[in-house]
Amino acid sequence: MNSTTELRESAAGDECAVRSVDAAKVVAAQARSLPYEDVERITELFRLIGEPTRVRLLYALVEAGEMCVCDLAAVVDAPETSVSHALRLLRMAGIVRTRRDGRMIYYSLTDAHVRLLLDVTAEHLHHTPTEQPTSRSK
Amino acid sequence: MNSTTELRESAAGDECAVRSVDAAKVVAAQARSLPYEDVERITELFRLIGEPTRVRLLYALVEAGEMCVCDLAAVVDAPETSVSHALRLLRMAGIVRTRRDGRMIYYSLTDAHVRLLLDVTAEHLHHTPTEQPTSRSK
DNA sequence: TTCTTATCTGAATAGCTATTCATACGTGCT
DNA sequence: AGCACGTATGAATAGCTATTCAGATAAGAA
Repeated sequence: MNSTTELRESAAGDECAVRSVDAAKVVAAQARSLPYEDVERITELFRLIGEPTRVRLLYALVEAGEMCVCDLAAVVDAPETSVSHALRLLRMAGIVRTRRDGRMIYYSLTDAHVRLLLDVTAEHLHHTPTEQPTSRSK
Repeated sequence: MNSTTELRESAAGDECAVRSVDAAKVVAAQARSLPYEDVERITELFRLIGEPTRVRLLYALVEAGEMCVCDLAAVVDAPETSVSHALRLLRMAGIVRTRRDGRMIYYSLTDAHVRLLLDVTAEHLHHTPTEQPTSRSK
């Protein structure tokens, strides 16, 4: 067996035989990797939550339950237009839902998962080392 | 009590007395709202996960454990430079950590929280209605 | 109907970010 | 030492996105 090349070739006859160090692991990970559609939806969800105004809005809904746009704007201290735009994105993703009552539209969380996500994250924050510099950097 | 205005004024002497419909709820939500720093960190975490390449990388690490950059690049099918950049962001946020072994640098998840986040999300995906159009739109 | 309120929508813009290319770094081999 | 390899880094660019403004829509009140 020739030294280097041996280690750097895919074991199985997969997609395009990319160079790899631990071929078995690569193949295994590829096999278990998420379908394109799932990656899209997961990414979308996290991307949507990953913005200050929207995080605040979601927290407000978690804490106080259903609220109308103007009250939400007051809570997060942002212009109502911005809040409306933000809520629209959350609504289109199915994260929040709306209920009309006269002139007002009340927003609330669609299910408990977002709350759970935020709770897990809060937990995560309490023991995170944050920033592990490269071996190289001083 | 004069009808409209009565309902639209803040009850307590809070920050800047913004107009509100349900003043009590607004005040309560404001009181329980997250400190600026927490909002920043939560936002950052979700924002970092909310990108396709990084989602794939994290899933690969969840599934196959520790891997070097070139193998990760093979798994997610992206140029190594892109992967390196992506991993740097994740590392700086404390989401992944590195271990050097010779010329290679092995990446792994820092703790189990990310895995939990992804699991909760996967659960969420399986019963999401997605898209609730405005009452107005057809 | 007209006015006002609550919210939405679309377009424009400024700021951010993922990607790429070129290059530098650090390690092992010879 | 010199070279090759794995990875990191910085700069430049193209694409995306949050925010703002101006206007539209929907509902109640007069």
